[in-house]
Amino acid sequence: MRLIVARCEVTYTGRLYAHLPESTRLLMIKNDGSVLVHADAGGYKPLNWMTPPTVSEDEGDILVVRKRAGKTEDRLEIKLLEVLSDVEHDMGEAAGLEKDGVERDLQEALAAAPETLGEPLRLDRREWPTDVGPVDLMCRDEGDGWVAVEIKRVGTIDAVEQLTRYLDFIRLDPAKAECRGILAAQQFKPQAITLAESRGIACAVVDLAVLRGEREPELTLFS
Amino acid sequence: MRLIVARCEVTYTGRLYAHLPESTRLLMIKNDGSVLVHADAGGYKPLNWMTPPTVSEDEGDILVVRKRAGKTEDRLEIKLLEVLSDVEHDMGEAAGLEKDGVERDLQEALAAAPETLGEPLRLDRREWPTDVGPVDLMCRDEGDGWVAVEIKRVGTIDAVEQLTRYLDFIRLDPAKAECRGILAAQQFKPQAITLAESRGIACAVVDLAVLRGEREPELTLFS
DNA sequence: ACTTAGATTTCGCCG
DNA sequence: CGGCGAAGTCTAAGT
Repeated sequence: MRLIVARCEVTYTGRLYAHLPESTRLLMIKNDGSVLVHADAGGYKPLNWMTPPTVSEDEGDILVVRKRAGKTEDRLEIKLLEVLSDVEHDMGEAAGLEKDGVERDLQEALAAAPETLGEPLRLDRREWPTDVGPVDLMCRDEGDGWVAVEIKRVGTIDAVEQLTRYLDFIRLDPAKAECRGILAAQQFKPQAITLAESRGIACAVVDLAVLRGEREPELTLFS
Repeated sequence: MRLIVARCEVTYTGRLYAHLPESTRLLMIKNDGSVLVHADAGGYKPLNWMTPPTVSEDEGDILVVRKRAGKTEDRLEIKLLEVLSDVEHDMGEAAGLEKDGVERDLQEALAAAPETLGEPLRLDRREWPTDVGPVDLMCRDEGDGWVAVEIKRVGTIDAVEQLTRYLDFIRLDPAKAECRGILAAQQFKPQAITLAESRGIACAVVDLAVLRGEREPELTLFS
């Protein structure tokens, strides 16, 4: 990885046009061809960047990074006015990132313990297919009634709309005309709860630690 | 900005749990409190990060970055196993980024010259409000008929759905029952054109340079 | 290669 | 502060 701290001026042309006036910034040139321009504020996001694959030309006072993007070309032009530092670091092999707690993890945990949704449910199938996409969990309740469960990290209006679309299709089958819907999420937007209730869809707050039995249940169930 | 290159191990707990095994990476600590962990590949996105406001504790071999996130706390823990470099750079004042060519710029240009959509349109209002959101441009055609224009950088199925929702509401008013729809975009997905045609919505390819009279019109208009 | 859906999405605007 | 929509969204997975 090459790290350059320099007073510079940056121009990007491609999907749009963007220009950075003269200022001191960090230029990060990664081994895979990525180029990032960072300021000393504004966290997370680079001011300008180019993702691989790229072709770079270093002409000393101007650094040009180019990339094929369909018929046109993306171009990042960095004019170096004063280089304050320019170092190279060998970082060796990259070690992978492990994540836990994304939507898929929630789905796995709920599939293993659907009863944590607040009633004695049994899992029928994960990713139960409909014409408008797969339902995350299809379950049966105590009376063998069908229950469709949609799982999100954050429960939004969109999630309610999605589950509604699924239910509309599921209920076309007379055997499932009484299918209920549960929206399970770690966090809910107030309006999503309101909309869900108005449609007879239950909202269940889930907690990954509780699901896995690592913590005491403190279940909140709306509607 | 403080730049540390180090063999390190990173753990994030907050909205999810994430762990980075031992490897050499770049730690970027910005003046505004942002902390980013970058590998030498994987462009654009940091492996781990924390956006301001944050509180940092540097205990020499362990760097802990914390952040209030509602009732819980986000925590980034960086265990430094071997520091290869640790430098500080003063970047002074940040100069702002200027962008051109985003959706808003397209809307402005089209509002100034709606006739470039392929027929003699006059602008009635920008951001014309409906119950389901604002229509980008509301225009009148030669015969004073209403024309709703939705503008996107990329014309997708979603954009057609959005304009359809608008039209459904607009046409509830008997005076606008014949309102037409035009989807304007710099680029179209084939399926979006098909769907739009099936709904009697016209698709117009627009070019910012042409709109501004900087280049010759080479208008493509799909039914 | 293209499409779809998730993301610690982030970010900005407006109410 | 919450909701909504755009983003050079990016990214990974499925087809």
